[in-house]
Amino acid sequence: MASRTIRGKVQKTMILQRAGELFWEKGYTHTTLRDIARACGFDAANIYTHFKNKERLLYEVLKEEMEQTLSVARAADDAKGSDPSKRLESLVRNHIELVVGSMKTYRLLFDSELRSLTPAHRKRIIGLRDAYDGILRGIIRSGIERGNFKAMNEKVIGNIIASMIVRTRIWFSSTGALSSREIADSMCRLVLDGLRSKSKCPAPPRADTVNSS
Amino acid sequence: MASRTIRGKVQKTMILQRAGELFWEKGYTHTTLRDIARACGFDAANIYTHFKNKERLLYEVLKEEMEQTLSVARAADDAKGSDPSKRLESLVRNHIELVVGSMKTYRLLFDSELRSLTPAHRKRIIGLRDAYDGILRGIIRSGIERGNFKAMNEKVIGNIIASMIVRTRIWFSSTGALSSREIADSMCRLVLDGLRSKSKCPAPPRADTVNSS
Amino acid sequence: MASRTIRGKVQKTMILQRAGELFWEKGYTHTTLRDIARACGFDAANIYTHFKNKERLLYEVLKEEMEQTLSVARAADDAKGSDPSKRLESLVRNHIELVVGSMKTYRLLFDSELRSLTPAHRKRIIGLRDAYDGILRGIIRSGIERGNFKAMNEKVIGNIIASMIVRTRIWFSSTGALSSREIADSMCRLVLDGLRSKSKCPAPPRADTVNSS
Amino acid sequence: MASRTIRGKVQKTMILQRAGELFWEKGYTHTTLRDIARACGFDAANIYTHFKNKERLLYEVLKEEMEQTLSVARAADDAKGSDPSKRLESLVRNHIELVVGSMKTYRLLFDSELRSLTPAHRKRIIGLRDAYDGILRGIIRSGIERGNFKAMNEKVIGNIIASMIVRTRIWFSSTGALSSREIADSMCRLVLDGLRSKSKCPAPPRADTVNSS
DNA sequence: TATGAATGAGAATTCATTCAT
DNA sequence: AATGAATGAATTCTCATTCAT
Repeated sequence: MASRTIRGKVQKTMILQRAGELFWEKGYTHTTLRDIARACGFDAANIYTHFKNKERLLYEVLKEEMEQTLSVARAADDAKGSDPSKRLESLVRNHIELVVGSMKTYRLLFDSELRSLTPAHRKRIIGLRDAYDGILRGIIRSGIERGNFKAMNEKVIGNIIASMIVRTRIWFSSTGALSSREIADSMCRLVLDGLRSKSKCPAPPRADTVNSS
Repeated sequence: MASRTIRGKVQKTMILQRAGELFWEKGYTHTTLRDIARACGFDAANIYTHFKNKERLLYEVLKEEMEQTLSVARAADDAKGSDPSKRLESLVRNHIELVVGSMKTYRLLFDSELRSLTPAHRKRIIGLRDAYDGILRGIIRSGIERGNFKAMNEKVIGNIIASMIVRTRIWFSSTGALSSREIADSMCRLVLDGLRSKSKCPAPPRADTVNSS
Repeated sequence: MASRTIRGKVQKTMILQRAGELFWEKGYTHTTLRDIARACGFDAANIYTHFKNKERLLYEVLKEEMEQTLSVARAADDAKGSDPSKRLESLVRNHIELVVGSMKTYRLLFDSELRSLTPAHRKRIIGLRDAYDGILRGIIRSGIERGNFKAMNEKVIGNIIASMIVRTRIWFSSTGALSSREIADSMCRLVLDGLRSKSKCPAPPRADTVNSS
Repeated sequence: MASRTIRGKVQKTMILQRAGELFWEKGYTHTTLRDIARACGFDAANIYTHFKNKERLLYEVLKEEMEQTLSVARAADDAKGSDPSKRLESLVRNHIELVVGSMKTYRLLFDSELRSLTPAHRKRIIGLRDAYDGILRGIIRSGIERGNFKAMNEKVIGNIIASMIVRTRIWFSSTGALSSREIADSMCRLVLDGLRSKSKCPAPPRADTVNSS
């Protein structure tokens, strides 16, 4: 677990990286420590020099993922004063880029393997997710308060938006020729137009009855 | 595999039902045949009287799920002549109801375990999903053609909408007090307003430039 | 086990026959009761109406086989007064015919599955084999005593001859175009010439030294 | 599969040896991996460190057996110029020695378990057997061509001789007091006298003493 | 008599993990 | 630090056999 030498740290990083790739590709359970070791070019037992066990690898992979996500969400949010629409768009674009930009995968590791973590680790990962959700909801709330967005339950809207983004992993590659930019464009248009308050959109004199069902 | 007696059919149904519940709850891989058998009150070996193997259980669970989904999507679509907005709303509401109405779970079985199927079975399940996608895209296209919806890539929009819906499973229970109706309301509002074409929404004289990037 | 009705006896015979075929083809262990039942067109459990268990099937198959073998050996031997060479030839021909004439197989059921029998059954089967061996050895001994055959260990010779015959099952079909008659011809020629005493064969003036080693 | 250390190689050899013994004794199917592991003094799972699966063990056992057999057959055949009778006798003696000299068993592993191999492995083993058959047939043919042996179908004769030899495993131990030498003596006498052409055997007026053993 | 359902006893195999070198 | 060997627990699946209808 030490990895005090330079070489040790390099090893540790490599293991984590390869483990991450394999987890996303094949799923946590279907990835064996031998798979990871083989991808690194050494013996499975060697992993235990750097990590206590397999679960720890999952934890670190998810933590890294969530921290990056949180980080780009914060960056989007940090232009505090600015227009909530701009902040929301920025968050969506950043997050989409993270999700489909670098990683090529078709697994929702987070959704499916959260339960494979120890309670303590799960709690910490959920804490990071909650922080992300908090930011997203904060932006929405702020948009509502300022009259930019319609009055809606910000938790629900936040979850819906997050779902759109993260699940891009599942269908992205299959769509083929699209760039992450194009997807983000569509998503932003849909979300921002969908959220925009009527007052900002003088719009139809006659109330639309679409939502009544 | 036989299950020709009444009792046999009851058993088969029970196994499938319990297997489904467990797969959605714990995931396919983490559910053992013993788990399923225990939930049914008999020995694991007995499952093989009714099903060839574990994969077959997954296949039947997913097939049932997809067929139901496809069925409600078709029902929504069948009011052919009617307003695309209405059809889309109907599809979203039906599907949401299916996803969170009866089932309480926190797994995206489809997303994560499609690869556990045999190629032949996977193909058939994907065929059902494609049929669903076709319906959804058809509605969107039709809305665009009629000028109700903005011109957007219908595949991307379709995937985004499907993501919103199916991933409700992940966050629904955690949100607690909300009804499936309330979620569907929010989702429909977001989507329909997001898709509505400007021409139909006389709207702001000054175009907002938020979406142009 | 009763099978008192006509239909019952027909069933029993059919099971035994099919079991025999499958045992010879696939081996005892690799043949399941379901295989046998399927070949008969009914349910596996039904076999227990006629036979106590699987081992009993093997026993009856081997008994039938050995009794037939013993029977043709006895027939060959019964021309008591006649020339030992003739009797031996007759035994070889009869046995070969039994082995490759009717049955098409490539297993030595006897050799490989004797141990799957209960001790009591094994003892009885071995008893039949011993009776066969006794006949074969008796013929050889008689030939030696009469000066027709060279003086050799009749047990060893008997085993060698039996091996030639029974193992024909293994290679017969692979040789293709040969008839059982042709094989029996070759075998008889080899054996009878090989056993014939020199005194009966005026033969070479100079002793061959081939056998000295 | 690795077995790169000295200890590993020792283990691998031990497993193969014990597996071979058990297969010959109890048959492949009736030998469990636990049996083998117990005979080696460790856990069944450990066998997988050295061998991919059970079938691989069978393959290696049969390969070793066939290679040894082929090797002694070649040795016998290599005295190319020499008398076919001498070569044949040498082959029989060498092979018998291999079959009953070292190994004490009562199974015809080859005959009964060839089908348990994968197609690829079966092919390779059969290739070795064919090579053996080729040598044996070559000797016979050569004897026929030189006029030493009667004109007979060399394939049939080859199969008959091989059957005599390999099936010695079945009855050898039961005969008790005989040595492998004595068995080989009898077999050679039978075969060589049986094959010898009449023209070459004008036959001795004085009894040859060659046959006395 | 027939047979679907049930079961218990394995069997092969996988895998995370530990140990000794 | 590295790694081959070892292990124990678990898992899917098979099969002879029994039971209830």
